[in-house]
Amino acid sequence: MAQSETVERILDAAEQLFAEKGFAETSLRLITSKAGVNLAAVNYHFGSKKSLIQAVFSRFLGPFCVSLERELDRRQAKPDSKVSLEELLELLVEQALAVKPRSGNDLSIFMRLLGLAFSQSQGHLRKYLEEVYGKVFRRYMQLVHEAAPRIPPLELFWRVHFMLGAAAFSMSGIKALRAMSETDFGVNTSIEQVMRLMVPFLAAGMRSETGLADEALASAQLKPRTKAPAVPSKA
Amino acid sequence: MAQSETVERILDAAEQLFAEKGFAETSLRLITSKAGVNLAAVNYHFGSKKSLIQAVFSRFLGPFCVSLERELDRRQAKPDSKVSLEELLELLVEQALAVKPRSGNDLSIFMRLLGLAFSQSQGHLRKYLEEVYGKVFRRYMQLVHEAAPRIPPLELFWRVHFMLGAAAFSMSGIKALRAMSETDFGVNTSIEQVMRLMVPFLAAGMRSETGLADEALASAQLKPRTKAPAVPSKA
DNA sequence: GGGCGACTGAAACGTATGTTTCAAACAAGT
DNA sequence: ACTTGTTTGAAACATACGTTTCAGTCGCCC
Repeated sequence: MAQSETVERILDAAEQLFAEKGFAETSLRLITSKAGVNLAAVNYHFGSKKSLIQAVFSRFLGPFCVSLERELDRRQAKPDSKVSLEELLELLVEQALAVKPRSGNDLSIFMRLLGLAFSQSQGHLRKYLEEVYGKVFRRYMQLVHEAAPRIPPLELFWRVHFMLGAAAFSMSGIKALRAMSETDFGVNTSIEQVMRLMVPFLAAGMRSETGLADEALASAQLKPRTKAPAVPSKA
Repeated sequence: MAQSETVERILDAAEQLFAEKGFAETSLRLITSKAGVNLAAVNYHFGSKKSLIQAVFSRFLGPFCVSLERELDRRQAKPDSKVSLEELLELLVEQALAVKPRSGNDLSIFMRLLGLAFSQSQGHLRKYLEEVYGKVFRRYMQLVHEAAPRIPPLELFWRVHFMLGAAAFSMSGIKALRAMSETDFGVNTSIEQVMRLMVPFLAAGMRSETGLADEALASAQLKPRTKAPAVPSKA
């Protein structure tokens, strides 16, 4: 077996096109012609377009989560060493920047795809991501909680998503935004500069005083997960 | 002439479905069947799907910008009265909440559509919004600049988009997020509560110390707009 | 009440999409 | 060299979409 270079070429093309145009707006024919492979190859290797989409995500989210988890381990190894908020944010940025050594894919593709995962309907994708990567996310949230113990957990939950939103959105429209900043200011901002701009902004937001007046909400605590996983391993 | 209630019903259905599923994923047949009108009515009244999309945006962005501008006028009327950052943010929230008295459309639809406008490719929409509402946006940016004069304009530009991103993204996935927060914390957060949570977060981010080390970027100033508008009024 | 313009209904059209089919090409094992 | 299993190529298929067409209907004005 050729270990099929075709698979990689499809993934490369799909990743780039999805990030550029979204899922529904990217046809298999466009992908395969960009990849220089036959149309049928997608359904042969992946089974369906949905599976292709999931495969695209797995390819970069897998390594990302693995190395993120390793770094979290490393930082938690030394006992009673608190991790600061800035560290946690920088960690994300570093890992995102680190995963990337593949052809022509800068950080923006990474974030853009993440944003699409939430903003396009694609119910199957959200389920898939939750199943596979939900655990790491919850662990990260726990660390954020320890780094900012004064913030009620529920507010923290939303703030993390504000962060995610700022990042995903900015990277989503990064092309248009960079063009705007170019015509309005005459200078070009690199993607990594944008990321660095984001860190103090987000860190300050995370540290801000609570906006929760409602006592019931402010005191809500994270419930232990008792429910079975959404897709039980069919024993 | 019947002043066609059909138009309103199409707009209502389209608005809701677009917000729910995105533009490409929402077919005219779905819209017309939900609206209880004939398929052909869309092309009859709007000309095309693209025009429908723009009409949906105009219907709520128009009033929103008008009342926003009026409020800006009011606050600038008193001479040398600085407007604070929090005021500017609250202003947006208030206006967004105020525009809404129409059937069944809560704030989330408003923000979700805004987010989609940036994150879905739809080049025509971005152009349209820039042409029609770019002026208000620039004016608002100017006020933000005056409210936070210590932040370099370029950084301000990006921070405003971080804000927009946080807002659009959170409202984008608000349904899924509220469900998550419900299962994780056992309490439900209303959309307006989420908005209120956002204000201190964003205000703190806006005020944070600059992350710009690069002197060239830090000193970049807003260039006067000399270019003709993208679509000249064909006199 | 007849004529006219605005609007609707049902059907068709052309095109693009995801998927399937099947024969041909290829690689490797014996 | 022949066979076997894997991968590709070109074409077809079924479906869904946006759009167009056109006959029909409704309401209004002279």
